[in-house]
Amino acid sequence: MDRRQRKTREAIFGAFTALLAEKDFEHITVGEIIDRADVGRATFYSHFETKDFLLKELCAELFCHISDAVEENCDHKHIFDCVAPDSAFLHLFMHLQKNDNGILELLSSRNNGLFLRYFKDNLMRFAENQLPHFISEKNKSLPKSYLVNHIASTFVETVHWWLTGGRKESPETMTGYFLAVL
Amino acid sequence: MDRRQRKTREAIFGAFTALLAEKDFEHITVGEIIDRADVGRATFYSHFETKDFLLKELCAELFCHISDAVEENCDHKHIFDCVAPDSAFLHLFMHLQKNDNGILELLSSRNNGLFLRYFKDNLMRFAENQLPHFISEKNKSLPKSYLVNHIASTFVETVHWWLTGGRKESPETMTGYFLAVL
DNA sequence: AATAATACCGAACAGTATGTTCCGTACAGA
DNA sequence: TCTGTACGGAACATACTGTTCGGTATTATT
Repeated sequence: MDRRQRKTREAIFGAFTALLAEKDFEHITVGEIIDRADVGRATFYSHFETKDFLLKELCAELFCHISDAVEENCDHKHIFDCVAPDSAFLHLFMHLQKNDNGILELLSSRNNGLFLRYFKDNLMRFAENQLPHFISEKNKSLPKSYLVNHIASTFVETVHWWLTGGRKESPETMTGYFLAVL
Repeated sequence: MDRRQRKTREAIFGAFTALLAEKDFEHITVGEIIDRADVGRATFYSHFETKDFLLKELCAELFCHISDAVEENCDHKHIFDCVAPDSAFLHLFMHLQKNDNGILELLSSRNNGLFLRYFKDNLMRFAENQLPHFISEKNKSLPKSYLVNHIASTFVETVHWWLTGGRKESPETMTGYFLAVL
């Protein structure tokens, strides 16, 4: 990729991220983004079709980065395929704790609805692989898709509660909470 | 309240509701609303400060209406204060099933993110009253606010799953699912 | 080093949405 | 009947979007 392209792309992502920490996504204008990124208007639109696509790509990068990092921590195993749930989700919490890329600012900002939604979408396939670990006598007759949805959304809601509460608990504690209610 | 005010208010709500069933909230313009409601532009803005406030007031009316109806069904008892959880949540599902005010169209449209959020906010205080019914050996040491949040969001996610799946299950079945995972 | 390709800027552009203001009309409640 | 006020219609300034253009600087290619 052309170095110029990479630079402007990063400048736009940076400006956009900073703005997201300040105000609602809906109230951010392209004008503000290009001002802060110091980039021409036409340049912006040559990179991103609309503001929504910019958000989508940002989310994709962030969550993709999380997945990669979690898998690395786990000796290149496909963590969500084979590892026990406490370990898998603990690593997710730990990576969030590290707060790379300022992902926590985004998840806890006023825009958290948007991000948590993307977060959940990305978690669904993980939850699917984790499903066998959560089957019990009580829920084994329930539809699989309902259980998968429940696992993913419970994790997202747990993260959300953690963030809005100021992230006082350790990743270990949060993993404990999460597993206790499932 | 002046009959004229009431009429235009209802006309706007009606037009807005119909539009919400067709497209995203963000892509609905004030122009479209007042066209369909057959109302002057200035009139709209004398009723609602912005489009966001219109949404807020619509949600408030709908959820207020649900709460009232559920309480009536229950012989004017404060259902969420005193009734067993299966009964309380069953009544909620049944009222949703009846689909008054087209609330289901709103909850299942592309706008569901917004509405489910309001829905959850309204459920939080109910979940608080229901909390004692959900305390178990396993979760009794967890923070109360975490459990309340978990109950409310699990219910919302259950409704969401129900809606996106086409509402094929009966309210009794859904209540069963909901209680099984808690 | 010379060349071709292309990413960029900046400015301008039409199109559309917002929220406000005005005055004349029609309806409500007393 | 009378007074207040909600309404309609239209115009308005302002702001944001997404596109277009010609000129410049940087990149990759040879």
